[in-house]
Amino acid sequence: MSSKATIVDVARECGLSQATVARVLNGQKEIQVKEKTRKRVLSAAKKIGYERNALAANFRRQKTKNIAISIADLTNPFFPELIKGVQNKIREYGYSIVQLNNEWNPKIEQDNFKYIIQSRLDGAIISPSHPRANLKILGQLPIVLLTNSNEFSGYDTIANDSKGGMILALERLFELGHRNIALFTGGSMMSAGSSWRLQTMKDFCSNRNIFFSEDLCIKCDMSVSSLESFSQARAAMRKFINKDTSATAIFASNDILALAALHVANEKGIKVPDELSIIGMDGILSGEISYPTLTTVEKNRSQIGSLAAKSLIEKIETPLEWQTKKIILPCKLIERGSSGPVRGKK
Amino acid sequence: MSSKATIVDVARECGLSQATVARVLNGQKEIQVKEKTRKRVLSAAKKIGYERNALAANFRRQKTKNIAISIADLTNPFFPELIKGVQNKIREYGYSIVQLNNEWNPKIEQDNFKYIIQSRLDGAIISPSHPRANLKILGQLPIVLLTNSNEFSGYDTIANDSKGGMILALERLFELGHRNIALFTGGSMMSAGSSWRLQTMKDFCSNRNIFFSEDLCIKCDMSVSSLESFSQARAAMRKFINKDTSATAIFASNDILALAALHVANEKGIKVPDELSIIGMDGILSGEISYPTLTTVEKNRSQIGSLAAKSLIEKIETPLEWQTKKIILPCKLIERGSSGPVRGKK
DNA sequence: CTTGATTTTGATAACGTTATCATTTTATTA
DNA sequence: TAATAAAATGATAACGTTATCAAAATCAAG
Repeated sequence: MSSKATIVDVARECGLSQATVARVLNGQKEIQVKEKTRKRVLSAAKKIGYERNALAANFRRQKTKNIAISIADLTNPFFPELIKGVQNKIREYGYSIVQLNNEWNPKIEQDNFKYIIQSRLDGAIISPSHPRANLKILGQLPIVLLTNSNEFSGYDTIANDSKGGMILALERLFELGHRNIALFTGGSMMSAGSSWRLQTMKDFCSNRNIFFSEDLCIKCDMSVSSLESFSQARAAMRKFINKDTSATAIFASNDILALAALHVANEKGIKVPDELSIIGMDGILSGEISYPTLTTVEKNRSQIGSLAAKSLIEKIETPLEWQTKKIILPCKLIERGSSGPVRGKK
Repeated sequence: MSSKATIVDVARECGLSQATVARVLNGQKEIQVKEKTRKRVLSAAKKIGYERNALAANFRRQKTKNIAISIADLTNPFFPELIKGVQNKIREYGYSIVQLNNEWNPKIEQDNFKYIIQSRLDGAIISPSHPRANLKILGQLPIVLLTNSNEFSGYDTIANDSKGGMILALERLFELGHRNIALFTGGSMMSAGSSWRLQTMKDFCSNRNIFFSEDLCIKCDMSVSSLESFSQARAAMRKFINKDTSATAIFASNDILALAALHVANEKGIKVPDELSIIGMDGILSGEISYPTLTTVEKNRSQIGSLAAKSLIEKIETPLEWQTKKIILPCKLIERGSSGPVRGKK
């Protein structure tokens, strides 16, 4: 059984002390050891098939070189790319990822936090399942939060500037001549979510002196599953279309909603973008391959991941300074096929 | 610093031996300990804020209760759901997931395998990056492979019955009256991939006495990125449409290709499904929210994940029997808006 | 070649848990 | 109540590495 050879066996094999062997096999690069002995050790190790026992090393050092990523739901298209960003960054530093999902369940989330502590992971990147997620069990562990909620003062956070992104979209629609813009939003569990959007909309319209009323606000229940959201959103959109004919554009607070709107428009024979412009938010793949393709406000994903990873590793490896860092990344408007200048309605 | 209290501290606090404390705090349920002492230990532990040091326990046992999931690319929509399936299953058994991506790079994959061994993970679920992936470094480690390639004899494997699924789609198209069916496929790195599909197509058509020629075969380069594939696929589809007008249906070997076909059809004003039926394969979200919605052969994801997890944990916990298990799950045809009976062409 | 500085190697004690065996306490039976 | 069995607890040695300090070997300079 090759994987049972230890450092002691290697030492015996090459007639050097266990300490020297350790220096060669697991020590940092800077450590001093003669080239000749290094070779002796290496060949002995190879001969008896030594594989480092990271379990023992981790235990001794009380470090794991593992970090946790705690998220709600891996099937949310936001996260895989984010994780990829994290992964690419931390590989450079020799860390690995332990992936924890909580299915939006705060109980599971707490269990996961407990697991992080007990496993002595070196740090964590956490997307809180809700704005009041209880982080105190994590104690002094280096963490970076993926949120722009201001509930988490005292923690490092990093997130997209959703509000700024929304304004980008609205400004562009205004520029294209739209004066009746509907807001399509869902009352998510982050109930704060829809309210700031409504407020942003109101502010925008009053600043530009254009009309807005709650009648131009399409609301629908948001579910945890994208698919259910989509179907709820279509129902809401159908209802809206039947009632209102003044809107020439719709800003949707995420791409699923926008695609639902697009779907219904196609269904009803409403030409997009000639009769109706639609802008979504997120930048999911489905929006790139819909017909027409979806104009959207793209949120950062892999960049957020790599920034979070970088921040976290800095915190882990230089725990000196205790400056809380709040990063907000700008969103980017990606103009594709679903938006255009105002034209006549049918 | 609460997380530094050890079992010895708890023992001192409650005046019991370290062994007894260990039995209460980390021992299996079946172990005998009086209710009164259990309470003494528990309250002492709580009082001084003991948190189990899993690092030490793992080291002592040479078990981690962690399993690896090695995949190529997390952003491939196939994997998140699969991982979710794994996760839900292993949570029951108290295991966690270490997530390893290799970006289709065999070198990184090998590094990941080495990491698995050195970290003494208890097992691994592996989606090989290519049909000749080198697994020998993993030695006797319990593993389950996500593939139906027959290159891996001697290993447990689990995968979808892609061929059976393809036949399901073709049969349905035949039933709907289609007699000119095109095959849309991509020459992926698994170069075996497209050839069995072509063969299956030929066999099917000759069995039913319907026409098929290589002209009815749309090929395009497949990239690792879904988006690039999509754009390549559209180009191929446009070329095909301009040349061939006989096909009344297209079977695409994945949903991205199918959606590209759908996109081009929309673009050219070809009515789907009235003038052209399209069936894809995979069951990705984009297909559920496209217009029209995409008929597809759905591959199992979360079920594969949970089956793989179950298999693996059985192997880990009862290493007695050495029966290689090969599981092939049937695919399911999901009929949505992009397929229908043959009608006249424009 | 001697001395002192510097580099390289060696001996050994942790790290905190679990596992093994020994011992004590409690329960059971005659 | 004594004798025995069973249950509960205690003492202690691992596990394989890293870290610390001590010893030896090598080098530099006079």
